[in-house]
Amino acid sequence: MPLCQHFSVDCPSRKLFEQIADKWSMMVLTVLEHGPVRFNAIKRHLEGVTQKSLTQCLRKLERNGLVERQVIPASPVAVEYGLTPLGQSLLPPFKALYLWTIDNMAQVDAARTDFDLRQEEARVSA
Amino acid sequence: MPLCQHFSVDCPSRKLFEQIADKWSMMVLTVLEHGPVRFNAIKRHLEGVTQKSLTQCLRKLERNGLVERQVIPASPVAVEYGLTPLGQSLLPPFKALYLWTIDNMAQVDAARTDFDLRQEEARVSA
DNA sequence: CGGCATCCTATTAGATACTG
DNA sequence: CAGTATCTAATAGGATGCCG
Repeated sequence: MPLCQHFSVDCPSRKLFEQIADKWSMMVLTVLEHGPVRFNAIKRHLEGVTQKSLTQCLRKLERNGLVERQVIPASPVAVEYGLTPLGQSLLPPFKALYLWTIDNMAQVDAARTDFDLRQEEARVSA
Repeated sequence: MPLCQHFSVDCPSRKLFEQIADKWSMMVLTVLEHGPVRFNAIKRHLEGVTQKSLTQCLRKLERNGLVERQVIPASPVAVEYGLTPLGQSLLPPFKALYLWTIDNMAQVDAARTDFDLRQEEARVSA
């Protein structure tokens, strides 16, 4: 199947891409792979995320039906986030992407170094 | 292979995710699938992108070695962007993700409507 | 045509304090 | 513990004009 060649603002796959392709969503879904995890536990997995950003991210994932929020009435209250079947179904494509990053990390790093070097050369000669 | 379970800021796959998982990169790479495309042609494919954002995006892709920039000396000058072999290698995982969006669009939409409805109910009863 | 520089605004993210 | 609310800082994005 060919990919979409014109990404209008109404292109449905574009809209969906925008929902899942942000800074934290992929990582959150990955953390939940093996079962429900509590809020602060997720937070500990994602170095650098603020509680606010994580809350927003989880709300969005919940709204899109990828993640399920379950409140466990206790004192203090516990909240667990788990993948829905829909969220589970997103893991295989994510893993494909993950494997790509592993396989090609070195090449990307090399390209980066090379690019920065050429930039520096251009800057000096100017 | 299990996915990374702790995404430190130094996690290499995290760093790579951040480079490719932004608003325009996926779409740009997709547009270049069948061969080099000129700047304004890419722009026409991506409704809503400004020239500034597109330039930034292309620079990043170039720096990461996914895209190649070729200046064709003419008057006025022409610039073509094409996929490198590395960029090509990213298309299959992207397609997997694309197929997922096609397959699950309806479910996501339904989940969204449902979520918004429940939110509205909660708001009213409060 | 394909940019870059500038300015300005809008959106996002971070820090902090507070609550059930 | 798992948030919400508020304020501020940083960053991204848009508009415009100029240049090779």
